[in-house]
Amino acid sequence: MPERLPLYKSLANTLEQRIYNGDWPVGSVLPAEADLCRDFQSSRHTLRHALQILEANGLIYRHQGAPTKVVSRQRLRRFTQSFNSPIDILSYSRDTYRENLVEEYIELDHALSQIVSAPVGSSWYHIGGIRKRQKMEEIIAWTDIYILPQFASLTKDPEHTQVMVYEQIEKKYGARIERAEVDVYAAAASPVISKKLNIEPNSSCLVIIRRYFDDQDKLFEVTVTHHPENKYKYSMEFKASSEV
Amino acid sequence: MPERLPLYKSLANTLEQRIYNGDWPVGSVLPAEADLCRDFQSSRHTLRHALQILEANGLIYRHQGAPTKVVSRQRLRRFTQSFNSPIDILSYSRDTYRENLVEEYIELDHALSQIVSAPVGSSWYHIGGIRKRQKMEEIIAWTDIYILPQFASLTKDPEHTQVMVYEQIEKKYGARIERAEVDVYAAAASPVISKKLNIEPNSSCLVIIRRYFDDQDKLFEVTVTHHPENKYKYSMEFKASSEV
DNA sequence: AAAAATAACTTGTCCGTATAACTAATTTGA
DNA sequence: TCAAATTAGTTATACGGACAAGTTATTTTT
Repeated sequence: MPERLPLYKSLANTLEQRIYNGDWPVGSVLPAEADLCRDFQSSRHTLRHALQILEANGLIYRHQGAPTKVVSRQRLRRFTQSFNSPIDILSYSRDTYRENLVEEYIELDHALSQIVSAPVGSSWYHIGGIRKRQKMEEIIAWTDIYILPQFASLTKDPEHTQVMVYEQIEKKYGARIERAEVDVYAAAASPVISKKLNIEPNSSCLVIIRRYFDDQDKLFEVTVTHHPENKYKYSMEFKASSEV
Repeated sequence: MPERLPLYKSLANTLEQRIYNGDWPVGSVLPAEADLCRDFQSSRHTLRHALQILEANGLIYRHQGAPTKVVSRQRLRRFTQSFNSPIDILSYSRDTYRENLVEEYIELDHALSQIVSAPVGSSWYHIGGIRKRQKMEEIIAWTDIYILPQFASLTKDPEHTQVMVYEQIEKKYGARIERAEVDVYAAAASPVISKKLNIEPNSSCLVIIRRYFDDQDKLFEVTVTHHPENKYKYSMEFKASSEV
């Protein structure tokens, strides 16, 4: 197919190529839009459409009043993974549920402080429980949830175990998750964990730690899950992001 | 600050609100641009700028010739993780290097077929080796790399072990990674693996499988890494993506 | 010499118009 | 009745102009 390219795309390609060639090195500025229009015999409108594409691809930086700067020689290929909600970060299927076994106020000792990533001695409300597959007795994980003490009351909600804790905090207290950290590693099951998961001591576990931060970047929930080997697999998919 | 909003942004907000209110339910189509221009007393140009924002936020779908469809009632809060290259997906620090110990043509048996996610009997070139931290003798991982047989020659390149395999394939053969799958799970070290990693048999391993697909969605490289426990932690950070 | 005001320049917003390209429904023809 | 051609409707592309708003260099003032 011939497939004639629209002028604005053609312009964008040309500009990208010339930036790549070094006609306008990184750090320098592009000619004014008026000049480019003259050079390329296009309307300002069309040219700006092309510039918008370059900007979206991270090649240039535009700011009202100042000349357009070249900030990158080539388009970065970004691999992105998107989730609509943090539940997908752990991607439990919906047919699982949680069963609380422990609820207590605690102060972090040294070991827990490392895991939770909060100061030794700070106060948290701890919920411990197992996650099972619906209708089966198969244990998928032991879960430790640490939340700020002021959120402790949400465990009184009868539907509490059906819904992810972060969702309840969002709904009841309005704390929005702005950022999340996820650590994944393998570890041998401690005696305590192996008993709870009903597995051999020292057998392998997949440990996943999630830390949730609000819009003030304040840590307000940490969950630690221990998965017995072969019971759980953490899968992700990444795509090279499409151009604009 | 008063901060008068530009008309196109104001329009975008209004349209978003009305979609949220259900004035135009999901699945229905928006009035034609000409009609909206009349209703909102704006130029077509400005209106289209607003529609472009809605489209970028995933609220509407636009296609030449057809009316604009409403595809979502509200802007999704997306949690995104971005990488500039697949190397970051595994986030090895740059001070590590690979040491090849095995190179061979193989045909997948049943077990490998499951791992590689390719048909039993299909031909691959297998590179096995260990990854160490530079200057130290600490073993970080055992790596099995499976590539299509036609890429086998790249191991002859002297710099081969310094550069990630996918980069070499990209450079020499032009196959671009368009998509990647990542599986993470814990498993006990098999006798073979434990010997290679110099660890106790049946101790815990973090297993990470990466599958790379090109733009025709054809699988062309699979890497399987076994990390001894406590030697490696897979960390990620997710942010609620900012609006456009 | 330093600060303030001005001017020149650049990008952002907004309007108008015209034509092309595409879609979907309608009409026409076999 | 079905398929092809036509037509109406819609979005995409592209031109033009005008003014606003922000930045930067220059000039003026103190």
